[in-house]
Amino acid sequence: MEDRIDRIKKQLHTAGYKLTPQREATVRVLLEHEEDHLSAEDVYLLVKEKSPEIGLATVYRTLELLTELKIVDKINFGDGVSRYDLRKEGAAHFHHHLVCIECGSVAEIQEDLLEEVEEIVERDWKFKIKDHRLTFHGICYRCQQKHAEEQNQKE
Amino acid sequence: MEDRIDRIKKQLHTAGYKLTPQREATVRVLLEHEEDHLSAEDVYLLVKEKSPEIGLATVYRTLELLTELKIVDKINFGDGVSRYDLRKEGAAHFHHHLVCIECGSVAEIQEDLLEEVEEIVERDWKFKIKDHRLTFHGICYRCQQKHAEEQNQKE
DNA sequence: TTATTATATAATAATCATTTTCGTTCTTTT
DNA sequence: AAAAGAACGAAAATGATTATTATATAATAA
Repeated sequence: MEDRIDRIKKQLHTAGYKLTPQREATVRVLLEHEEDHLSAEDVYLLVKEKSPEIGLATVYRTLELLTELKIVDKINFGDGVSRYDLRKEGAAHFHHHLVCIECGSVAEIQEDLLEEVEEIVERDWKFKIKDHRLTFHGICYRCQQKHAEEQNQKE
Repeated sequence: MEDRIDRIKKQLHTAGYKLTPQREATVRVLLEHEEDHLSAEDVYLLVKEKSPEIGLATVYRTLELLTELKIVDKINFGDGVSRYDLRKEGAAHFHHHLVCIECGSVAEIQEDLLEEVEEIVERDWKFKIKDHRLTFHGICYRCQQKHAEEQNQKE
């Protein structure tokens, strides 16, 4: 945890920014919720628990800064709010998501899986790929199970 | 064009809705701009040219309805506005996009390209895929050429 | 150490896309 | 024709995000 923050501190310094207490508090919240997909408001409320004097605008500014530096990724699942994900260290590319259209759960896929597809796109469309966003919409395992149970009860 | 509208009319009827003049005008605009990625505001302004009495809320309502019926797809490129794409007839899946991070142009890829990836995801994550969103961020051919020219001039 | 400058902040107001409300109109049903 | 329902336009409301402004903090120069 601490060493992770140290490295982020260095990244900020390299880019000419400082790790202020507010920024550190924000990063800590993101680290403690790596599995979740927090909105700016979510982050704000969580940071506020530890540092009540922080302002919402500061959280927005910090998240924007971290996004610029590619420390976090900004995602949009179409529900009207942007969500922020800490990028896995060493990850060159953005990870993928599985969004369940029934329960709304969001799972992550760290594997790349797109190497071949990207080769084809770069070749056939002469497009130099820098990053990607891939989200699958469907039904998660848990919800599939629920359906199976319901079927069994009917029979 | 007309037969396309007829089929959309049928789709609406099947779902218990009517193709009102406002809805038809909106669909026509979408048909006439299939290549573009119009925002609700864009659609509104274009519909207004032909049907000046239409209201913005109606356009929003219509686009939402068409999205529900999977006649159009709602996309979000992260610029703060939702964009609406008429879904290609017979297309089971949402098409992909190439967004140029320099000039902002958006190209479409109709090919699926994800069959294999989806097989892997369904098998390994036990996730039943219903649809997908894939966007590549990078540099389009035109912008790459510009860079090459600049390089040549320096030499 | 003090003065100067730049940077970051909190609080608030402003903005912009989208949604809701509400009174009206147009259809369909009775 | 009356009643009920769907769809509409205009305007108000909402909610996420951004800009403003005055204040504080840190970095640097004197």
